[in-house]
Amino acid sequence: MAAVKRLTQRDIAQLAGVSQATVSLVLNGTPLSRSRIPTETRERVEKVIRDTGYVADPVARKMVKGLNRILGVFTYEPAFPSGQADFFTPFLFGIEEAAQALGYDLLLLTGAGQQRKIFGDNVRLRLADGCVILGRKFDNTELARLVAGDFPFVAVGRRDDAGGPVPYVGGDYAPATAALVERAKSFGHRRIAYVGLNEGAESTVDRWYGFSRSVGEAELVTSIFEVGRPPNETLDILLSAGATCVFVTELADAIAIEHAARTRGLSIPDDLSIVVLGNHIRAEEPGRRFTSFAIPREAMARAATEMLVRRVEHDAPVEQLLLHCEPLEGDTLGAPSSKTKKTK
Amino acid sequence: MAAVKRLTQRDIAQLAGVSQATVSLVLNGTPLSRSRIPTETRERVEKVIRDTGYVADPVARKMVKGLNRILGVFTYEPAFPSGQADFFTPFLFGIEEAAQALGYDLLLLTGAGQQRKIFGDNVRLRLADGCVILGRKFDNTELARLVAGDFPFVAVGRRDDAGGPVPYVGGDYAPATAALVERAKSFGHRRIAYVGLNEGAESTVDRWYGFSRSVGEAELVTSIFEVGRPPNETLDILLSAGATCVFVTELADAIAIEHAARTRGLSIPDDLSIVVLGNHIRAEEPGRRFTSFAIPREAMARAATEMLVRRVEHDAPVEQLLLHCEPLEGDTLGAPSSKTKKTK
DNA sequence: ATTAGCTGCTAATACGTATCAGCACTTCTG
DNA sequence: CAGAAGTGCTGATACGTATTAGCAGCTAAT
Repeated sequence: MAAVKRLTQRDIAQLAGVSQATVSLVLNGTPLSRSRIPTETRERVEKVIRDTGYVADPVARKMVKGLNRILGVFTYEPAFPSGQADFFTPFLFGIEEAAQALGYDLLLLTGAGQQRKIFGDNVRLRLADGCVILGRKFDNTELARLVAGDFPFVAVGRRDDAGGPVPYVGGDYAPATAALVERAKSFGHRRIAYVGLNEGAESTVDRWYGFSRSVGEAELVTSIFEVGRPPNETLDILLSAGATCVFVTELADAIAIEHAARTRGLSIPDDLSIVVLGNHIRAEEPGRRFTSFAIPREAMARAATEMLVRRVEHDAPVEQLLLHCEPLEGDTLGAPSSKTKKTK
Repeated sequence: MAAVKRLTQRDIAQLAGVSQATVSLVLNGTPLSRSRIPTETRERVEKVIRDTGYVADPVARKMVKGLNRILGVFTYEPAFPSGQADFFTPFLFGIEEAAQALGYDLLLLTGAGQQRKIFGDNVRLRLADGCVILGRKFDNTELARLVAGDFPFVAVGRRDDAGGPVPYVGGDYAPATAALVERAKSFGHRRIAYVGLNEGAESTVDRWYGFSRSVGEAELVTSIFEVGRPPNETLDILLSAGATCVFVTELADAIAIEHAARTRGLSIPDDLSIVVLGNHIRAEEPGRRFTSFAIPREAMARAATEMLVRRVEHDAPVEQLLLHCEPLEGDTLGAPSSKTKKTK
């Protein structure tokens, strides 16, 4: 019951009749120094180790070696609590998979509840050799400090403006959005609308950039740069602008608009096409599958983890990587009906 | 770019014109020793700390204090890889929640792929202050070593036979099963069958124990102590034994049996009631909601985490806790039809 | 005027490991 | 037979922190 005093190398040394240094050399000497320990001695030490079940204390080890084969996973927002957990799990899956493959363990530092700071009082983050940062809301001050500091990290999701280049793996939303616009145009849409923010997080800006880049000025009939507006109101604006297709950044808005439209007897996509910019986790809703693009969350997380390990192990230079987002067919984008056309 | 030599207490001390010891005392002195540092000095040191963003190295800290406010989570089976991840996530949610509330971080040690040993070569587990063990397949040798050792741990799920009492939090399956049996009897069932293992894991034994305890000998018409047998075969046995109600341990078996029965034109629960022993994660299958009992996975995980912290912080004695499993109504248990009764 | 007690600090040490310099001894070389 | 080279090992030290013992200098009490 009473703590049985943990076994140390000194104990092993005593039992084997050698010095602590010898034990350490047996355990992890360089080929060079290893050659200077005769087989007999080595086997004697190894036997004692086997018999006692000794394992080196990773803490002491880390202290002297500096590395621990542990990666931190930092999230500002609560990662797990079951409510909206599904946002993080695909990322965690990916990180875990890559970490396992590379022989690393994971230290979870999730800000469940109390907004947590990386540079807080009790930051145990540094136990890890480096860390992956997840989350939508980034504290730019902290990011800048990380960039300036020597602690290896990689962000999942593109980040700018941190007083230096931020290593990241993100989704390539701009071309993915542009591709959807092209697809809408090829269906014959000439009156297109946008609902969503056009500034703020990088991912948001990218969507708007990809959109505005490929939509001709004449084709953009209206933009609503906000989210969460009452759907009926939004719909009124869209219809009075004569839009035949609307691009929406938030799934929730898309669902609301679709619902409002259906209530008015409009048919999707005949009377109005809806495109969502990015597949959202709970997209497996009943019935309707929105046309969108896939965000390769697991692949992003894997790539970020591998990048982090490169930085940890080889002090690799900052990399910035955007992964391709595959279009998702869905059933909310189609040709505008001639009726709608005439209505205009 | 070149590693900017991590900040240490010595650096802080130098900048503030005091000794390293003073810095340490400012950071975490006892009220006693704190009272001996004048406010002026303390503020000077604190200012330097704030300006530099210094944080104490948790590794060195752990080395001297022995505690780290980190809990390990060990799983034998792969925890994350998305395939069957859903088994572990509720547990992880619960552990994470409790750990956060108690001010602990989580070190994930998941055996993805290579069957991992707790006592391997590279055991980073000891970095944690204690650990929660998850997983169905336990290595009893290792469990015994854990019990014998001084490393605090708590198992999720009841465990026996480890050369000593194993601290655990499990589900109280026996009475939950018994309650379902009583319920079946109150519906009028007098010819009951059992499909599933009756030995092996503790959780399995508990189910069988709860079942056999409350089913009268005359009422148990047949038992099939195996899983995965062809459903038609199973159904033949059940029907020829005249069973009106069958208790199944594996959801997969229940689904298969239900499907086979429906194919033959039998109605569930009129012609045959099916009770599953424990809600399985993916139970939200289309259509059919099986009568069963709820396994409070998150609560189990929370309780296990809290128990672990008690052991870590106060060296609390071994506790063994079984949590109540609420019955789940479902729609596969009902009164046996008179037709079925007559048929016999 | 001595001592006892307080205040403000610091030196020294321990924690468990990795690693390097080097000691004592043997064997080989010229 | 002196020196070089090799062998088998150990002592000392560093890593960054917490903590204890204790040193000056000062004040208050006897």
